[in-house]
Amino acid sequence: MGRPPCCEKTGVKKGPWTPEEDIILVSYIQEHGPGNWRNIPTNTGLLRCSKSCRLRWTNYLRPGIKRGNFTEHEEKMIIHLQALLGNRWAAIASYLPQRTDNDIKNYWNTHLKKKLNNNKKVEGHDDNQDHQEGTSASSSSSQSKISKGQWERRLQTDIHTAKQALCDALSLDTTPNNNNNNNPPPHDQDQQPSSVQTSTTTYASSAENIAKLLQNWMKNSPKSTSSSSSKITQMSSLNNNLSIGAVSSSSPSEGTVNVTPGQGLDSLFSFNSSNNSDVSQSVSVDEGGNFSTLENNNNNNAGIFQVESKPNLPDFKPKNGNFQEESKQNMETQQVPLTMLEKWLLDDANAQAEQEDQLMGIGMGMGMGMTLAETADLF
DNA sequence: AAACCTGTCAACCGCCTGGCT
DNA sequence: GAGCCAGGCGGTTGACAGGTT
Repeated sequence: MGRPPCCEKTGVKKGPWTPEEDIILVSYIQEHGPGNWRNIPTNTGLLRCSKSCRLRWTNYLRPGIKRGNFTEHEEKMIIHLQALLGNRWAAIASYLPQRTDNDIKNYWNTHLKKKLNNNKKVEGHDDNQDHQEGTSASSSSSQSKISKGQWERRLQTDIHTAKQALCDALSLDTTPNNNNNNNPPPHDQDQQPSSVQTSTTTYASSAENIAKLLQNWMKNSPKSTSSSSSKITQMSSLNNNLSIGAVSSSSPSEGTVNVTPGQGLDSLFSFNSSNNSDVSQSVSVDEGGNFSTLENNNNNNAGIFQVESKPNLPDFKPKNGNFQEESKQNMETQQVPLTMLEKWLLDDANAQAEQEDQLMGIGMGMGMGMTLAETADLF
């Protein structure tokens, strides 16, 4: 009974990915671009399910992924988008540049849910919490008990409440808490130099992830290398294709590290060996594919690189160009809706009357069969 | 020091959707 | 239109790390 597995159970490896596997996957995707996941295990020799490959890529290896602590802004965005969209993590992720749906989901489940529950306890019972907490399913089940008119009105109220809260959240970012500046759009935050970002936010590009993994792998390599010399040979050949980048420390005393693409892994390791210093470095990837540190501060986050990655990493551009196109598309889909959302919110603050009309339109749209999510997509 | 508890997050599972034949 | 398939999504699990007793 049930659906057959997406791939043969036998001979499929499960569990955490090794750096070797990561490299093989990245190299293959660099060559062929993402997609055709089903072919990847057979073409690369990876003993992984195609889904596993896709997940590993989208959640971890894909360039431009931001990892580490969520900013206050992101947190509020998640809370309010969750109120708007329910547990549609992929949709929510589309509004949060460089965050994966899995990351957001995990963050919600581990941090925000708890936080909201605590707030709920403090504030006592709050009707709005039904919307904050409820998934679209739960709210729809309660909605099914009320008349359509009530449902629409309640939906409008929900949207209005969420909008208001989201507007508040966004405006928070423009308060002195944010150090700067001229009401930067939230998505611009990721484009700010690290010097204006909160020091607690740690960024990591996929290259950095891989580099870190490679470093760990090297530490443990005596075991793994001896057991898999063929893999090493394979990796060595991959080495020439894998353009994660190599490092030439142009001015170590200033903490500046420039990374030149395509020089192989050895240099990459030396790059990471600089982690041993007490200097925490922010690394950016410029449009020419060069890495460079953005900032050198004296906190003691030894071994942690704060990386600002920019979306179009030429290093990872596949020969067929799909990847760059995808990155571009990602940025478009990530930024444009966000900008529109903000614009909508800001307009909202200035034009309450128009907003009512808009909401009525939304409500009517809903009444005409649009889902809440579809309506949200209009934003 | 050891056992236990708790939090985090990468990865898996199974269902759903949309495209193709 | 039906069936198949690949990819996408959300819920859940389990390994691991760190904290507490």
